[in-house]
Amino acid sequence: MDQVDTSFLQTLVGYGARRVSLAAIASFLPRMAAYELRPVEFSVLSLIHHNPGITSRQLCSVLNIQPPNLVGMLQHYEKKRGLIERRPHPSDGRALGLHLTTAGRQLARKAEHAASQNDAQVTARLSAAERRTLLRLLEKIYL
Amino acid sequence: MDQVDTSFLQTLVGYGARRVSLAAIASFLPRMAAYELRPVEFSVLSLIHHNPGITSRQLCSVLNIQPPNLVGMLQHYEKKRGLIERRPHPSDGRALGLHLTTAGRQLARKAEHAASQNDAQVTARLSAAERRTLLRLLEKIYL
DNA sequence: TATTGTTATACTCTATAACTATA
DNA sequence: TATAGTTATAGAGTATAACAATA
Repeated sequence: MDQVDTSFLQTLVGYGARRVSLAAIASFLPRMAAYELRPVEFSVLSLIHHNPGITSRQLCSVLNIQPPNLVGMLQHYEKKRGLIERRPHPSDGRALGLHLTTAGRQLARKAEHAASQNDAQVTARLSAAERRTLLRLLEKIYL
Repeated sequence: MDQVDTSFLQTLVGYGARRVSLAAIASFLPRMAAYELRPVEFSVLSLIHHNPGITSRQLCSVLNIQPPNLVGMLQHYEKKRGLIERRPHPSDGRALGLHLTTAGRQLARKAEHAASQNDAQVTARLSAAERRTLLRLLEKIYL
């Protein structure tokens, strides 16, 4: 037994998506270490970047994460790294609107560029047309 | 702010693959709870099913998991659930060949059927041709 | 000297329960 | 009463270091 038969698992989209996700994360981690951003942290920063004033509840809803797991991250970004500001929400006194500072915007831009480069590297075996098709088919499932 | 702009993240295959993977796992868990199999456990059982005599080292290599994380799982399958047997490896005295028992084979067959049904449900919005294309493009990345 | 399987352990990620302030 | 944000905590899941037996 030297060759392993994985043909059944290969018939499952869930298996393929998981393998690709793990491969993407494996190359994402060292590349984004320079920005001290892990996958979920990057997603949060990018969403605040493109949605100034977004609330933590909205972030949780969009990214399917639990509110308690966001608290420490946001506090760290605000107090230790000076990347975000939390301002009172204009219409809801309970909520806080999230905004990037100038430093946060600069980091978000660089990090998004690096993330795009990483994704291009992960999908290097695909043609441009194949990559577009893959993005579209994945969205059709999760969106 | 009621609509959240996720257009940047949607340009990343890594993001899409992660979202699809999480969606697949979310429906996998309750469905496979009847068989007491979580995703990695199912992959291990299915690989032993289709590769009788496979070693734990090979499983780790194929599934990208660490040996220590397999030990408890295999012991549980052997001693508590009677799903697998470990026999001396024919040519390597250090290794053990993994085999399914009759009960293990029956469970593997049922679990694989359920996993296929789950995957069909997760990809229900895709046509048969789209699903084949998606499987092929994912393999092109991770294989 | 390298590898298989194992033990013990630590770290990361994610989930649940309960609280406060406001709606 | 319901929701936003928070705290404390528990549980998965995964990773590292070191060991005995065999190659």
